[in-house]
Amino acid sequence: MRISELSRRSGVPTATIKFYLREGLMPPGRATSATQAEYDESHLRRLRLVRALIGARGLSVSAAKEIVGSLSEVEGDTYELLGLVFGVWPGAGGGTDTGAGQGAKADGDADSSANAGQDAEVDALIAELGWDVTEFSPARKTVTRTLNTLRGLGIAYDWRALLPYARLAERTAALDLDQIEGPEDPLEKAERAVQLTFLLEPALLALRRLAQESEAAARYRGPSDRP
Amino acid sequence: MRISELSRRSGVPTATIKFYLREGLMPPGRATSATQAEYDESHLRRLRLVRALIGARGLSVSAAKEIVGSLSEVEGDTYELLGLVFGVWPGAGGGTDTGAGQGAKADGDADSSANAGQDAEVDALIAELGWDVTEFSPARKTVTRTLNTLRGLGIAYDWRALLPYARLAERTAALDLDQIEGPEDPLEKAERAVQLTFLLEPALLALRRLAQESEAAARYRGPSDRP
DNA sequence: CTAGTTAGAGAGTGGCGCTATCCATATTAG
DNA sequence: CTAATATGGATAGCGCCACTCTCTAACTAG
Repeated sequence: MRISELSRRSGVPTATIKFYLREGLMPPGRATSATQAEYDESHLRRLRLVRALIGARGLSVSAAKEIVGSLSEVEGDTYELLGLVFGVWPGAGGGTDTGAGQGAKADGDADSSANAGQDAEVDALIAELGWDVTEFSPARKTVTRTLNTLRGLGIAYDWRALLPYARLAERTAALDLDQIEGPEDPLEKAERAVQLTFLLEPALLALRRLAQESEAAARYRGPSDRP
Repeated sequence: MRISELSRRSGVPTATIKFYLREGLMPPGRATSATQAEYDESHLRRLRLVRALIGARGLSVSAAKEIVGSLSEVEGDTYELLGLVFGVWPGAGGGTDTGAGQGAKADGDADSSANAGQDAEVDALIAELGWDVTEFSPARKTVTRTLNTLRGLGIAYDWRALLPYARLAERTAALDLDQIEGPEDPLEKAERAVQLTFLLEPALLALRRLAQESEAAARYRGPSDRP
């Protein structure tokens, strides 16, 4: 199909598709001449995925590029492939503030790009859980940052408070992995993993919110509020 | 204290503090004259909270405003207060795409601002769980939208697939509520609820990612990959 | 008195996600 | 075969957002 049909079938303007092609969010079509290219169903699927990541999940274009990029680097077996997918962190490299307050003692540490053992708390948490993760996972830094942020707000919070959450995350992850058991093809598995990992996130947070509301009703609702 | 000290103690430029004041993210200081105002510790705490919501959590200024606004509307008891906090949804009103594809049958429904019974799937889910939530919770629409997005990608997905996730969300929410048991004052409870609800979100997603990685290693790692 | 600070308001800035325009070539309707 | 339309590629522009700068008039510390 040509670009106009791709546009019609996806609901995305051609100008935007061209933009995504330029940005590398989609592979170029098969060129049939200097000013003509042919697209197929895989382009349509990719386009819909990109739109879902950017629109529904709210990722930035560059984050979406990283994610779909991991899908294109497929070479190894299922484990490597999933490692690639799960290792992508949307906003990696964007540490905003560490909670700078009154104690302005900036220690100039040896800022290596890989984790060199700072994140000590996360290391302890992971060790306690017995998890098997690489030291390069960007998600480590996210946990560290959250802990620092909470403490910057004056809350006494250490990794132990996250332990029960982590146990539930473990079971959530098991559910996720169950759902990619279906396809045999590693590539399909990876695509399914991307969809479930990223697109389910808003729903999981929404479910937490609804559950909080329900739990608050159970704990704090006075008799006068009952219907 | 005056604005410069507020700036020094928080690390936020005065221009930005003025901007937040203009946008209503912080209450104005107590004016001592036409060009002078006095701020106190509560302003500092609010400022740090706003920064954490915008910086660490990545919320927009208007979303942050809604959230801290819920803290200011405090009048009722703990239940009402928590209902206010848990009822806020960061990006409410921003439904991006519903997964428009080939089947372009736009039914012009009576778009009422409150939920008028569409979200049937979420209703079923909530009923099955026995949750006690109002029909106005914006989180409902988020779940509906996620379901639609996944189906728009060609995945067969209905509310039943979310059931086990919801059960885990229930337990996560119980952990959240446990942690706001501390303070007696409803206002402090509410502030703690905001902190835990919103600032923990990135960490919870990061823990899921780490757990996925670990679970994938357990399930798919071949013998050759072992250290 | 003077130098510095402050509240308040408006304009300006840089980044981002598109969107519009242009041009040389291709395709296609008649 | 010609003319209208579509395409790929490139560049420039637009609208929004989160600040950031500038300015004025009033205050305050020394």
